[in-house]
Amino acid sequence: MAACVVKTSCFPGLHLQKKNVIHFLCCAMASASGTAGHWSKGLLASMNDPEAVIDADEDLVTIKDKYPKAKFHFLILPRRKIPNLKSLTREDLDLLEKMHQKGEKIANRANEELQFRFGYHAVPSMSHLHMHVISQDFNSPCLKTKKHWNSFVTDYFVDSKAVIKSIQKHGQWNVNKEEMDQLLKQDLKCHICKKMFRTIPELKAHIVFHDVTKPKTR
DNA sequence: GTTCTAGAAC
DNA sequence: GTTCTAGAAC
Repeated sequence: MAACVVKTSCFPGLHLQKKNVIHFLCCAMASASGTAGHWSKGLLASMNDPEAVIDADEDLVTIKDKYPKAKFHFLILPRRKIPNLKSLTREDLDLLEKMHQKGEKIANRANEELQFRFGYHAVPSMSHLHMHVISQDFNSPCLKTKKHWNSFVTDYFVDSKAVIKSIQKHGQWNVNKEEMDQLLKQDLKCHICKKMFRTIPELKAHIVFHDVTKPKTR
C-alpha cells in the first residue's frame, strides 16, 4: 500500500482542499483495486465491510448507517439481490417478515428504552433493498436537511408492516413518485407535537426535549 | 447518498 | 455580516 501514500507537497502550486485530496485519493485507490463504483452502489460495499456489519446470517446482513440520522440507525439488507420495493412479490413475504424480526432484535440489542421505527424510503437513493431501523430521537449531526427530516417523518417513510400488508393484499408495492417528491419538500413539522419550524436548526433544538422512550407498561 | 457553495433570508 | 438552504456535480 506504500504506493498509496501521497503527500500534497508532491503537487506544489496545487491548492486543493483536504476534502478534495481525500476524494481524489479514494477514487484513485478504488479504481486501482477494482472496487470503484457509483455512490448509489455503496450499500453493497458496506455489506462486505467488517467495520460496517454488526450482524449477519444466511439471509440478512445488518450494517450501521454510514451517516446515522439518529442515535441508533441501522440498515437490514437481504443477501439475495432485490433492487427495490417495486420488485417485491408474494414470494418475498417470508424474507420481509425475517427483515422485520431482525430489525426488532437489532433495535432491542442497541437500546431497549428508545422507540424505533422499521421501514423503507418510498424512493430510495441507494440501490439494493434496505430496511431502516432508526431510533425516534433524530438527534444526530448527520441530520442536516429538510429532505433528511421529511424522508423519516412523512409518509415517504413506509413502515415495514405496511409493505408486508400491501404485498399480501396486492402482490406488489405501488408508489406515486411525484407525490413522494412533494412530501420531501413540505414544511418542517415536529414528528411528536406537530409544531411547525422555519429552519432545521430550530427544529433540531426543539426535538431534543421530547421523550422518545417507549411507553412504560405497569 | 454527500459535498460544496452561491445567494437568499435574516 | 452571518446563518441557512437548495441545487449542481460531466
